[in-house]
Amino acid sequence: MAVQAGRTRVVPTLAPADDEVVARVLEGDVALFEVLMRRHNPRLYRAIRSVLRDEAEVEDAMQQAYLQAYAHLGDFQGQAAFSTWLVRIGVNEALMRLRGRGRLVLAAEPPEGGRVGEEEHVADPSPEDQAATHEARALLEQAVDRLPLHLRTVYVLREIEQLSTAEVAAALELGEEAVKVRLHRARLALRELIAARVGQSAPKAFGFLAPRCDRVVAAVLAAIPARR
DNA sequence: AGGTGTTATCCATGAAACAC
DNA sequence: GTGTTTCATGGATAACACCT
Repeated sequence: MAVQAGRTRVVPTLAPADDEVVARVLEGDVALFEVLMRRHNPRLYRAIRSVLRDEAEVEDAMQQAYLQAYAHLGDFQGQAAFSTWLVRIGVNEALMRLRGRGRLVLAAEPPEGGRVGEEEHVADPSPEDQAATHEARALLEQAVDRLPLHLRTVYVLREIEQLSTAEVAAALELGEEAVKVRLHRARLALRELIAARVGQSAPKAFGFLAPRCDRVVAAVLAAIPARR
């Protein structure tokens, strides 16, 4: 993934594959872990955000997930994609936080303000399109927030994050059939709320922005030396 | 009874093989 | 090279079974 230019350090386009980066980190090139974090920040954010709806807690969970991933990097077998492995850690971390606070049965209300993400500047062709896109995204995000946890997680990973059925199944430790059914039921539920505009706005929902990216990366990098 | 997962079936799509 | 047929794969959906 390319990174928002300007405010975020740019990871080279022809960056090494995840497996290679992991190997080099394990060989002692700890700084390269930043490459992995910046590469997978948006996906991890969306995965955790699908479970936790408090933005501050999402960042905490992301940092904890990265630290766990770093600590157990040697356990990564390379059988699944690194991103799948990371998402599984993140989702488990998020679910653990929910269980730890007795909040596994979620309330239906959206988070404060009902708006996800932060101010974002996407160059749309026209003000009309921009307004329509913004409205559709807000509608979608609010609707997704109202889905039950198990449906929301599958929907975010599959539809928004564009993971394959197999990857979602692996990340959530489910059967592929269960993923398909949950996705189908999530769509049915969403259809009642938002109808036609969902499809066009899904890929842009829950944008992971540069300031948050920098914040998470900095916190994790600061914590890693302290653990050695 | 309602929620959830499993199974079976159908459909769409893409790749490979083949004939022309 | 092009068009077609066949096959494999993945996704969507309905029906059913199981569990609480």
